[in-house]
Amino acid sequence: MRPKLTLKQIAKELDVSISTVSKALRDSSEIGEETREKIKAFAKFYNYKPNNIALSLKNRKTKTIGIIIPEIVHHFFTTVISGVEKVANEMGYNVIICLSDNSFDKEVINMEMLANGSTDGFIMSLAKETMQKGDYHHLIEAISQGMPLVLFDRVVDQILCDKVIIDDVLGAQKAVQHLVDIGCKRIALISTVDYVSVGKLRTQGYTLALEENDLEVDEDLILKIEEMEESEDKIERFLRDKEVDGIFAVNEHFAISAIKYLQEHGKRVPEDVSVIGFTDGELSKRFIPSLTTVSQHGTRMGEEAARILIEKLEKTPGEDEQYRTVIVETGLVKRNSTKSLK
Amino acid sequence: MRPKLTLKQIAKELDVSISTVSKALRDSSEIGEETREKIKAFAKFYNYKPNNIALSLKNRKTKTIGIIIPEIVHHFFTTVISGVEKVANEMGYNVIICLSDNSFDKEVINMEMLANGSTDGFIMSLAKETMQKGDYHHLIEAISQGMPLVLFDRVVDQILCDKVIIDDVLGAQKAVQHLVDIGCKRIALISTVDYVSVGKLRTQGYTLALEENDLEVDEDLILKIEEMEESEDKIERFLRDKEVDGIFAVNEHFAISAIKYLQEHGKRVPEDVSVIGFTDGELSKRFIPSLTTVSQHGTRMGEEAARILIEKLEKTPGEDEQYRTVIVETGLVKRNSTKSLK
DNA sequence: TTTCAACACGAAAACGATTTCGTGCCAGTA
DNA sequence: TACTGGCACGAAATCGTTTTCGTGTTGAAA
Repeated sequence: MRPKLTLKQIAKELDVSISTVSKALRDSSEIGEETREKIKAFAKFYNYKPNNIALSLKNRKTKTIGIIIPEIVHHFFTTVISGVEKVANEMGYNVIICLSDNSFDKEVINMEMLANGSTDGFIMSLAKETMQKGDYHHLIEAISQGMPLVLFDRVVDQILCDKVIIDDVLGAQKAVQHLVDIGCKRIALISTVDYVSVGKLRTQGYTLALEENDLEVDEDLILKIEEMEESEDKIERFLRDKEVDGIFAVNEHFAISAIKYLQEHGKRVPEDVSVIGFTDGELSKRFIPSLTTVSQHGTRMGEEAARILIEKLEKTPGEDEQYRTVIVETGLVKRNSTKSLK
Repeated sequence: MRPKLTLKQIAKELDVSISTVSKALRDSSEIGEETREKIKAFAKFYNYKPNNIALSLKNRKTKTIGIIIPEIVHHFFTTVISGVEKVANEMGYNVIICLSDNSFDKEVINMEMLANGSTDGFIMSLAKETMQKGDYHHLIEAISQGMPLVLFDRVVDQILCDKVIIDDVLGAQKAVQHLVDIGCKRIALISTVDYVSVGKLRTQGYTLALEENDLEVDEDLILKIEEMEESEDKIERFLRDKEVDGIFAVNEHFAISAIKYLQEHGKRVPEDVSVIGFTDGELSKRFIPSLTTVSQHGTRMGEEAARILIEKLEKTPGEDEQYRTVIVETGLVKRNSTKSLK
């Protein structure tokens, strides 16, 4: 086992001082050409690379950014991560990922861990539990310590920081409008509970679209689901006695559960009922019928978030504390779970 | 903006030396009770937390482990990550993730970055390009520097290190055996090219199962796919003029493409053709018909890999250089894409 | 011959923590 | 009185860098 080479060892080996080695490697004109070349040749030969930890300590920056997300086994989040990774890498940053598991405590612990010098800034999407509690002291703490924070997707108004979101209201509205356009009259909504911001906003979009088309908003046609696990049951019970010709669901899973139930009970999709989901994942693409969805462009969100964060990190601090909220446009990907426009 | 508290500041504030503060916070008996309590109270009040970077430098360990995987937008890898995360967190480790994008160069760069002090060890699955080139100098380099390495899934015999794999041969064999058991006679294989180890091994399993049942191995019934993008085309062309009653595919996507083609051409699954995939993802579960698959237990692989790595990290180095290869059992999850046993 | 700049390099501080080794003081003992 | 031994604390080294500020040598100008 050959341990890593350090400046000190090079210095001893070549019988010069540590400072000389450091300067030579950084091409300082202070060092004579001969010595400089000798040192550089030696370092190259033995593949010297400066120790990141020492550099981080010295420079007080780690060149790594921390991502904290509720879960990773979720297509949307992985696309965001790959977006972040991409621009982070291009800019010479590393990415360190922590999962909150949708637990408030884990989110706090992870954040405190990373805040103690491990990262220069954060990109986060909040845990469900955090939003429910409304306790954001850890975010405030980090910001007040001068760590830039970019929230995405699951954001919260009370926190002043940069944000990358999609226009959930508009996305939902466009989806429901499309259902109206293809002739649906009784459109159901399958959403999550309101304290998850996206649930609330997408519900707003749904309502808005109906109102704009002078359709009545019937509370009976709205289902709010709390736990992923109970979703299939709830959706079955919900659809059992309803006559609907359109369904807007706030994610792929709800949409597919609905389709399954419908098909098992003699309804055809899209002939009898048109269904639209939210978030464009593998499932939507390959399900039969393939799903019409609102696409969230996770990769773009990740790229955007990383760009904003790094920009903040590289700017001299103090000046111009402006926070931006970037809205990434949603698209409606039309596939086979909706009738085509007449 | 209030910058982070350091030992030095506490020392100045309380008019004691830095060493005293450090010792007091670590409950050293060297420090008088009164002083100790005073310091601890102060630190607690201002929420002092030691700087990770400084600790890393001092202790020469970072308490973080690096994961390098080919891609993250892939259900199997995310389950592995969440497994690693879980046990890493329990043991007080952080996880830093890098993506190689299946590129050899990116893999090398990422690895060198992380090896310069950022992590204590690696958990990796090799990039396709790396396996193709057969160039593993970066792995050897890391190992020779004393960084433990655990390979999983896409591993390679030439490298001496711990490994976590599934028994691809057996998994495939069991799958094909099941097809035989339910009465299939002409079983096709849709696989990836051989230099990806899993492609080769699963092909072996396929062959083995056929031979054991005295069925002929017909090269005409074997398709090897190089690029994900061309898979649908290739599968369609492959199936066009074939009479098969069973298909074993080495991943979900190939399986589903096959089913799609069959259904569009008047065959029923599973009545006319039974299909089995490999890797149990969201898609398999929710596709209609839901897919019978060989489940890889990614979470368990991640947990296992993390456990092995951390064990290595916490053992005093030098002694007992034994490398293990853990084989995680596969399971056959029977769903609706295969006929049931008579 | 003296003086001074330029050159080439080294010493030391700093980043934030831990730890070893002193050291000053006081009480107790011979 | 002189010595010993705790006690409570501080100084300094250390981890691996970078960077500021010397400092000794040389050659040229005065």
